[in-house]
Amino acid sequence: MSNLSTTSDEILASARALIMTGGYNGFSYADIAAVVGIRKASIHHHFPSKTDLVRTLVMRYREDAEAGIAGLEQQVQDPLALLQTYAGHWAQCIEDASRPFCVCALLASELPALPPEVAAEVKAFFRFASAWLTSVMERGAQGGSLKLSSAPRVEAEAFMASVHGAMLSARAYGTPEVFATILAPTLQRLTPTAAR
Amino acid sequence: MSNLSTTSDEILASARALIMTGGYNGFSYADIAAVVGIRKASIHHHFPSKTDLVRTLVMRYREDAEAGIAGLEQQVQDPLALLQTYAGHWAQCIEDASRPFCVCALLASELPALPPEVAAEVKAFFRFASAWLTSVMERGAQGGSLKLSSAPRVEAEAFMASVHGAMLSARAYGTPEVFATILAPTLQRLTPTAAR
DNA sequence: GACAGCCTTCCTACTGGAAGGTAGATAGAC
DNA sequence: GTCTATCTACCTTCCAGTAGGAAGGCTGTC
Repeated sequence: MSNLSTTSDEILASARALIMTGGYNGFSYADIAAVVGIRKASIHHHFPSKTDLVRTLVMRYREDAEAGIAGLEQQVQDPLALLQTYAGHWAQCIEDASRPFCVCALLASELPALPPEVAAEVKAFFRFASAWLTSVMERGAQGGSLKLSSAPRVEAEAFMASVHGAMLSARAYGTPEVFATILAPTLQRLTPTAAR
Repeated sequence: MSNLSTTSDEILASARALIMTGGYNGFSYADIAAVVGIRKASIHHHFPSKTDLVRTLVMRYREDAEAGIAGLEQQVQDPLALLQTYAGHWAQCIEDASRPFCVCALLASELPALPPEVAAEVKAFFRFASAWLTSVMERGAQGGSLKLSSAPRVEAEAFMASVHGAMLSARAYGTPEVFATILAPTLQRLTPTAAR
């Protein structure tokens, strides 16, 4: 955790990029080797099997998300602002990078075909995201910062589903703006002052 | 369109089932051969390449959807009821079959890694679904059967995104009920008489 | 009615390449 | 001298796709 970019980090980074474009079965060790600039066999030194690689990738992805959200919680207190920042993060990812997609959302669609260890990590990510969003909804409902029309848990799941579905649509249409277009009314609906 | 189940129909059916579990790269001709009970080479007789197979599969999928919706429109007039039936269709699919997922939603997540011909068909499906949902929203807004808080087009996209995201969540959690749980408030929000 | 040709469907057998993974050697760092 | 990271070279398995032929059905024509 000292060096800026160790080889294994580079492997993980390029694997993530490749997964984001084509999913678990959409990339090979040869693809990574070509990007990183080492040989296939060298990747096996860092990650004995493809399952190992993707499992640690998703694990790391979740840990990063947890850390990022913990940091966000310290900067932003207002629940509505938290949701806006969350949506904004994805909107930015989708517009910035060339092939942006939540790794776990993409892997979730392939769940039944994934190695069990990887599938378990993906499920854990969903549980984490859902738990956090639920806590945000609860705080918003209590403090009056959010206007919920259902139970916090249900609102959280619906919000997450909107984000994932909007990602899919942005990819299908090839127009990143559609993500913000879909999320805007979703966020407005949760805003208390806005009249309906 | 006469015989109940020709071999090519069986090939398409098993390919669809396989795609629904693992996506485009998650199945092979050998997998289909094992299910249908013929040899790999015989599949190439019906569909020269994998691209041909999946392209016709998606094309057929869209045609079936178009026909199904045309039939639905004749039975049901009320826009809200149309949306409920649409959501109910997917809820039933998810609870009935073992591995249920909208083929096109799944393929959309792999879009950048798909053969261009297949990608074009998937995009066409999204455009069709979006256009139909938009028309439903427009009719609902005009007739007072739906209460929209945004433009019909935006509501349609948001609705579709919710459906796709809810599918993903149902798969991730392994609990089909979560689909209905997410869709219920979405539909209620569009219902005019229900107070908020 | 019988034979001839053709078309459809499926087969066996194969190809070249890519997949994930292994064995063993080399070179540098501590 | 051992440990780490990388290499070359190789293995096995699987992949999509091809070549060529066998079996059966349909449709002519005599």
